[in-house]
Amino acid sequence: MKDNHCINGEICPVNQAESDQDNHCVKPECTIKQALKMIDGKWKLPIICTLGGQTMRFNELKREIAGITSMMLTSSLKELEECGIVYRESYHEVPPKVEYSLTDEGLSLTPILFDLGHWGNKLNMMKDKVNG
Amino acid sequence: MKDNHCINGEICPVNQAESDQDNHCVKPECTIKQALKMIDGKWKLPIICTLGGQTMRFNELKREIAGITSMMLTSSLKELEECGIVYRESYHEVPPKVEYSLTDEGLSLTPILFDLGHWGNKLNMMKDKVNG
DNA sequence: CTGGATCCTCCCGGATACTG
DNA sequence: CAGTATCCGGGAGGATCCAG
Repeated sequence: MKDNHCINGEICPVNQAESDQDNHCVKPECTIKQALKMIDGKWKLPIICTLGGQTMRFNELKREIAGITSMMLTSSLKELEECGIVYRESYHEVPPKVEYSLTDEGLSLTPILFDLGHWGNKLNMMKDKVNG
Repeated sequence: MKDNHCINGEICPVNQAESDQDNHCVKPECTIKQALKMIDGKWKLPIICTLGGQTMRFNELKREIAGITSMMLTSSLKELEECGIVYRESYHEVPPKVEYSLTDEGLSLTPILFDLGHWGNKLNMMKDKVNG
């Protein structure tokens, strides 16, 4: 057991059985956490859901997502792009035109997220039933 | 369009089409966020994965989960219990004995989380391939 | 053994103003 | 139109000590 670079980017105590060939920890909790980190933050989910299958421009997204600032939209889009969820196409024109869309991998994430939402709803309905 | 109590517990601008019969916002991003909130925080995921199908005592969990403090274990377990993911059985003995396990709903969450982890791994392998 | 109470630190994200 | 730069407050969570 030694401290190692975990797949989720943090230091994680890991033994041989929990490591891959690069000595990265691959414990379920860490791979899941690493996936969750990609959609972490206040605005990633709204961005992903608003984009859906569409292609949208920066200000179009900003209008659709109530309350988001330019700065948060910029940084969130950049992080989503870096991890491969969002595709960014910049047309070098004046005035600037930049289009955003989900990558195939981003699209393949959405059914999993919907499962998660469905699971949460089911759990809540059970709680409501218990509480009357 | 008016501000309403969202299903995820926050105030959310919502129109009629996005509301249920109780005027709760049911936008996908909000139901998903509500589900994610249940497993939010640094320790919920380690707890869920460590528990798995087992029944474990407080200090047993504390030993298994490297780095967690009593306080974080207590509060995380309590939140997981309140939302119906964890079942808590307290035997009124001296010294105290408390056992924790996943509820059926908690167990039904794990395959979804594994899907999420698998999705993240796939995405990372694609990135590695691109970067060489 | 199973927690509770307090204090403290770090960083996410909001507000505002500015730019190619 | 599509961003950047800077400042700042609040809350999550760690450390430490205490309790039934």
